[in-house]
Parts: sequence; structure tokens; C-alpha cells
Amino acid sequence: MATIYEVSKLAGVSLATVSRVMNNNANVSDATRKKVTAAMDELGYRPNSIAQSLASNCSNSVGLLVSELQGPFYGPMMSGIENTFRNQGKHLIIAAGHSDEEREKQGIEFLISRNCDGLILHVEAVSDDYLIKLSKGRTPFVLINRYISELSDRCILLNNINGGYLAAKHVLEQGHKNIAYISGPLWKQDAKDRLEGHKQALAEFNLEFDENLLFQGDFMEASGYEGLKALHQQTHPFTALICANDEMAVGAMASARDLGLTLPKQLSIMGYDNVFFTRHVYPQLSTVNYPINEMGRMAADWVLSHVYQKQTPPLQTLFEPELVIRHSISRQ
Amino acid sequence: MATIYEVSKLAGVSLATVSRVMNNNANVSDATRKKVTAAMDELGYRPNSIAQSLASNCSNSVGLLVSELQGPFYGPMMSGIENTFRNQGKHLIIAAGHSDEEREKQGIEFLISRNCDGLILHVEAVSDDYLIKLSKGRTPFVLINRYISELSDRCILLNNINGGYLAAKHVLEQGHKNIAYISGPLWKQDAKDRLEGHKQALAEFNLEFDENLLFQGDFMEASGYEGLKALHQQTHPFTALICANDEMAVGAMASARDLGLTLPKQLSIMGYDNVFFTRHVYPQLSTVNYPINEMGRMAADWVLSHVYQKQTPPLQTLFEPELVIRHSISRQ
DNA sequence: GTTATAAATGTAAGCGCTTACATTTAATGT
DNA sequence: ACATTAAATGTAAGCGCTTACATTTATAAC
Repeated sequence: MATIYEVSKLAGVSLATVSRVMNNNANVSDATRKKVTAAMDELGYRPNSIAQSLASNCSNSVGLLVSELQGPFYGPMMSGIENTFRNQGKHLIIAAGHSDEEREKQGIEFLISRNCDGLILHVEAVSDDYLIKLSKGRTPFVLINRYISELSDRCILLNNINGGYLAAKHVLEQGHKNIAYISGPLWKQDAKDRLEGHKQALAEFNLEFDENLLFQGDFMEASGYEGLKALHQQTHPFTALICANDEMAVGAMASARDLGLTLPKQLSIMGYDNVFFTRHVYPQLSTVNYPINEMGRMAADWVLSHVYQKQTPPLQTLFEPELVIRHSISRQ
Repeated sequence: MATIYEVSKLAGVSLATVSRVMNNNANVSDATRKKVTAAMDELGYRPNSIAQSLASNCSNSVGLLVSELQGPFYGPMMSGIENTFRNQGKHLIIAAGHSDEEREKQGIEFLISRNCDGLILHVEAVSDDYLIKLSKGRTPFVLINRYISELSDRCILLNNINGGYLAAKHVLEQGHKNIAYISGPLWKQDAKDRLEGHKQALAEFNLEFDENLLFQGDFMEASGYEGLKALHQQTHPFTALICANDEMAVGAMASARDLGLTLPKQLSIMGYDNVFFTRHVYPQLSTVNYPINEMGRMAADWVLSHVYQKQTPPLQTLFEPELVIRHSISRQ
């Protein structure tokens, strides 16, 4: 690989001049610019961005930490972020945290040590304190789907309480009185919030939340399957099941079928997230829309604005969920 | 951020010694090692991996280029790769190529310029020549889902001809004689191969391929929808539709419903890829399994073996598809 | 033709590490 | 006690760039 030195020699100019035409910031005469670019072409020169970033302390790349690289939820998020950055010449370095404290920390440290100019974090396991401490460091970051009051201006959130409320209210309005609930892991804030909204709606309808009808899942399909099976075995009856996300809802649907329940007649099921396949399951799943792609874009805009001082559309920090009514809820 | 220099000063040793304990390769006495690690802890020292990688010309990170960051296909692939690397202390830098020649090149160049030790490429738009030229460079790479004879030892492939054959044979065995086909973009090799396998099966059953029953899609859901709509409007009848991937199949299913066709009675539909939601659509989609997660792992193993000289399970380059029979094909 | 000023270019010091080589220290054999 | 060798540590060059500052060259004003 040719270096800047060889280019400068071939073009008959100094290193600094070559650097200047690369970053076209300073004054370079047209004639020498031509000479230099010609030399670059001839040598097939590509700047070593590692060296650039060491010397300039700016890497034009931002770090993204997600829990998983796969799944219908993270895909649109990564995609929204990447799309926003691509047009601005910023690159993405992605690491996975797997909802594990140690791995999340490792990921964050890797991204920082790679000279990322900014970070977008979707972290779950790491503590508030850790993040607050991190915020004193030199690498700015924005948080998706996590609220820390000390860092509230950089938390991009969905109103999950409202989302849980919306879902339950819809089911209640269809006449259901006994509603089972498969939650996410209750140590996660979003899982807690969704359940809280659920309870609020129940209270509004003067219904009590029945702990027997709660199953704590882990946001994955299998736990939806297991959850419904378990709920079905206990004695308290229910006509509807609300799941804290779509993947568990889909697992529950499979379970329902194995249990011989016809959907939605014998059991209404409600999801959350509105991931793309919910339109395609049978019956089409009613759910709550999580505008994760937009939230990803917003996080990217935050970085563009705070790290690179770019003009962006106005920043928004709280997003609202929306009810998506399809065919998985029957009228009672 | 503390640098190695400050650590060395605090510990009262030289830079080199600090470096040695970090890379624990050379001989360092226990006493000084203790002193150094203590100093590191006290300063909260984190090595700057950019500087490491500039100095050592090894970054312990490998670049991954995918077409899209989202979608049911790339998720498991990225995940398989990341899982393999995580345990080996290698990091992943991911870029998206969007099936566009310019962007694929940009992505590759970015990854190289970031000192990636090796590359895993899922590229579609870039030419064979470009890749052959790239292979002369200093950054080793492995190709997923692409065959170039000059580079055959580093092409990790699914036998798509066989996959197309398997799908068609199954449909034919169920008694269908008039089969429509929605292909991928025929400039892509995998799309071509699947169609070729399809035709082989037809020939085996002494049936001619009817060009009127071919619609060229783009592997995305919408084109499946449009495809079936278009096929339905022309006059040649058909009882089955084979789609070159699951997303188009799902689009076609939606289209079929809008057209008032009952599935699978009035129209049998077959997919390809076996992405995870195919089990959940209605009727459950028969398809062809694409072991993309395993292929991702294999690509990672290739890098581990060829770039980092690690011991790996034996490398395999050609993978075989498998028929997945569910409920979307009716007997004629 | 001078001089003042701006534009263009060059020089050289880092950025934070690794590593070949040199030097010092400790361990061993006699 | 001394030489021999191995282990531990230090010195300094360099990875490929950026950039503050210095210097040269062109431009304009008189």
C-alpha cells in the first residue's frame, strides 16, 4: 500500500501538501492539486484511516452497541442509523453486548479504544452508575431505550408505559376481563414499564391485576411458547393474552395451536413492537408500534449534531407508541 | 485518557516494559508486572487500540461487508460470525454495501483502511475482476455466497442449483404441472442458479419452462406481491408458484389473499431460505433451508485459520440446501 | 521597483503504541 | 571469584498520518 510519503515524492511536493489536498481544507493551488491527485491515482493510494485517526484524534466513525446482531428489532435500528450516517461520510463500528454486563463493557471499551468519535448504545445490563461515569469521559454517547435522569437529554426513549397501557386498553375495550400477561425480564426497565402501563389500564377498568396470570419471559420466542403453556396449566381462566413483545406473542401462538386453541376465537393475543413479520402470521397480530427505525435515525442525528456540529432536523427524545389493530383480538 | 507513557512513569519502568505486560509475550519479572498492572489500575488505563494497530500492523479486528444490516437473512449470518469471533478476542467492523457497486467498494476500502486483519465479504455488485485484484492485496478475505473460480478456495457457497432443483422437484412430485416462478434479479448468480435448478427439475419431468410464467423480482417482499399480481393477469394458468426467496413468497401470499385465492388449495407457494418467520406465516411456508448461520461461522473459521493461524474445525466450502416441507403446497 | 499582505508550500513535532537491538542484571558452572 | 549465558529491562526508531509554525512565492498598492 502506498503511503502519503510516496505520493508526495511522486508529485514532487511535501507531505503536508498531500495531506491538504486529501482534507481539502487549506489553500492549495489548482496546479499542485492536480499533480497530487494524479500521483494518488497512479499509485492507487488510499489513506490509512488508522493513521489519520491517530494523528487527528478524529476517526469519522461512530460506535454502535446493540444487544444482538440478529432479530427483527435490531435490524431496523442498525439500518436507520447506518442510513443516516452513510450520507454524511461517517462509518459505523458495531459491537454486540448480548445483554451481559461484562460483554457490554468490553464492547464499549473496544469502541472507545478504536477512537470512535461518538457512541450509540443500546445497553441493558450495565449499571446507571457506569454510564454516568462514562458520560464524564471524552467520548459522547446517546442511549436508546434507556432512561437515566442525570443523562436525560441523551436518552432516546419510547413511552413504554403508554404502550403497555394502549395494548391493554384495546383488549379491555373488546370486552376481555381476564387477561394473562407474558412480560419481559422484569429487571429491564422497558419490561417493567410495559407492565406498569398494563396495570394502569386495568385499574382504569376497575379490574385487579391477577398475579397468577403473569408469566415472566425473556423477550424470546421460546419463552412465549413456554409461557402460554404454563399459564394454560394453572386454574385461573383467561380469554386474552398480552405479550410484552411480538416474538413471545408468536411463540405463544404456536403454543396455542399445540394446545388446540383456535385463534383468535378461544384466545386473543396481543403483541408489542410491530416487527415486520407480524403482518404475516395468522391471525395477523395486533400489536403496538415501536418506531425503532426512526429512533435509530434520531440517535444518529444526535451524534451528528453533538459530535460533528452538523445541522440536523430538531432532536426529539421521547417517542410515542401507536396501537396497530389487526386480527388477533376477538370481541368478547 | 491515560497513555502508556504515564503508566510507565508511575510504575517507574520504561514504555517497552509496559507494552510487554500488556501483550504478555516477552519475559517480565513478576515484581515489575505487579507494579505495572497496579499503575494501570490506578490510572484506569486502557490501551488505545488505534495506536496499537498502527504500530503493530495488526488490529485484531475483521471487517464484514453485508448488503443490508436488516432482514432475516443477514441477521443470522452476522450473528454466526460474531459469535465465533467473540470467544477469540477478535472484533468485528461491519459495513453495508446495499448491493451497489460504489458502496461495496467504499465499504471494502474503509475496512481495509481501518487495518482489518481480514475481511468477510457478502458482495453482489462488485465485479469478479475487482475481487481478483483485491486478492493480490495484503488483506486476506473470504467470500460468502459468491463463486469466482480463481478464488474458489475462499468461496463459501450454498449449492443453489441443487436448492432450486429440490424446490421444483418437490412441487412437481405433488402433481403440479404449471408452475410459475418469481426469480431474484437475474444478474445475481444465486438467482440465476436457483432458476437453473428449477429448470433442471422441470426437464426431468419432461416439462418445458414457460417464460410467460416467469417474473423477475428483486428478492424483496414488494416484488413478490407485484409478481403474483402480474402473473395472475396473464393468460397462462398455473397451480403453483415458486419464489426464489421467502420474503418474495410472503409478499406473494399477501397478494394471493388480495386476489381472493385460498392457500394452498387454489395456489401452492414455495419459498427459499427458511428464514425464521416462515414457520409463522399461514399456511406455514414450505421452503429450502439455507444454513446461513453455519456458513457465517465457517467464514469466521476461515479467517481464524488463514489470518490468525488458529486451529479450527475442518473448513468446508460448499453447503447443501435442504427441503423443508410444511403446509403451503397442496397435492394436485 | 519597493513594500505590505495574502496565498501556497514546506518543516518538523507529535498522535500512542510496538519492537529490534542494546544494555544491564541475575543465575549458573567451574 | 570469574566467565558464560540467560533473563529482564531500557533506548529509540518508526507505523502513516495531521497540523502549528516557518518560509517562500505571488499579488496588489503605491
